[in-house]
Amino acid sequence: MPHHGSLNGRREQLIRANLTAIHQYGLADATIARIARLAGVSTGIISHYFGGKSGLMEATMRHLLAELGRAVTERRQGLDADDVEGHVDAIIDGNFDSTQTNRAAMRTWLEFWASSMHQPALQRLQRVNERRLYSNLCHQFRKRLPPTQARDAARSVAGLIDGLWLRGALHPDGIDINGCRRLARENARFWLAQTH
Amino acid sequence: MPHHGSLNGRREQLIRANLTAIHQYGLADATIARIARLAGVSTGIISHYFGGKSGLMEATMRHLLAELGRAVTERRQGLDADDVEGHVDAIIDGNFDSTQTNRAAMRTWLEFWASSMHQPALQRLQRVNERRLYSNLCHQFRKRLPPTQARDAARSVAGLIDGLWLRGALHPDGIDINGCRRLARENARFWLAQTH
DNA sequence: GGATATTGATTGAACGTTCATTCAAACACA
DNA sequence: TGTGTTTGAATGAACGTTCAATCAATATCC
Repeated sequence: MPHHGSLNGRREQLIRANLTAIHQYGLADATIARIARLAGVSTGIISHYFGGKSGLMEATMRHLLAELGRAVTERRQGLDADDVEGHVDAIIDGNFDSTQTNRAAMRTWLEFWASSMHQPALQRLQRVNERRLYSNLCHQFRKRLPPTQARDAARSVAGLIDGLWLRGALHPDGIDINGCRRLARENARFWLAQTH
Repeated sequence: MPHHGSLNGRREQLIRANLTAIHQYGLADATIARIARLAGVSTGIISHYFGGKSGLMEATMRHLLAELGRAVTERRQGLDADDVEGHVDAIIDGNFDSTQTNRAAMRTWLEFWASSMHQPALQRLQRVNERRLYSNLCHQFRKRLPPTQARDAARSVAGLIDGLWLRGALHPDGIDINGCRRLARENARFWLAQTH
């Protein structure tokens, strides 16, 4: 039974402060001193709740991943199993959900991608996400296309989602969410219109 | 070694050592000491030639950009001005040139993208690159499509190039260069087949 | 029910490490 | 000898972690 700050409350507060710190200073300059100051607590508390800075980083990535999963799942609920266009659109829209396209989240994703190339813990998480997007799409396309084309379609739409997202993240004026969604949807429609 | 550390030779040697260091250790752990050791020189030499670590980083990004520009330009030489498919394919192929798809370059690009969000010098360089890819493509598509569709086509193909590249960079087994090129080309063909 | 013990959250200064930079000295060549 | 190159130890700043001390909220006991 926690006393004042409930355990999950503190953890979420620190994760949010971490996202803000990465957004404001970049991962390299997101020191625990700055993160703690943004959360209005002292430095020691981070090690207390996450066992160290890297624990907080992993928890932050898990947090973003969970929000992405939720954003997609919510949009797919209630859709008919035959409604391939509906499911594909839901997957596309979920990937451009506001939880994934705000500046702090985009900046953090970019930093985590780079870090994941040498941090096994982050690499595993990133890989789960990459495969989930691909196989979700592939599963839908297979309902309408032969396996080879379905694979190509899934690779293409997944790549387009990530690429449009990336270019939006790097663009100084920010990301054009509706434009991205429209182009990704158009690409999916192209593949689904293929006759086999 | 004697004087024969020609100024440009030394600089290129240090840039190459920097790429290797970022590949092996990641940007955060690519310290001056490690870079210098990989180049077989002492730490002070980096400040002597680049004025500091950030100077070396900027020079390294310029180096990658120059190689990308060369890879595209070479492939476009000798093509007819009417050959839209040829130019688009050259742009696509150049972006997946071996200078851009080796592990060290991919890792370094990722790190630089993340860093560029808070380093004005890197941000300018990154932006030049982003716009160049887009406007090169747009210029070609305009020869065949009305302006609105040409813009969409360019955004789509540019996004697909970057997205496929990104997913390849993050994939543990490495990037499938020919697969990426094929999918990007297919997407370009789709847009060019549109009737207006 | 009031006093006391227990628990777990929280603090922040101290510690040891690591890093980029600097610069006087050494060096190589013309 | 003079000039530009190279060295590497010294410097000081900054970082993450640790931990004894403090505090607030419950639990236990008489």
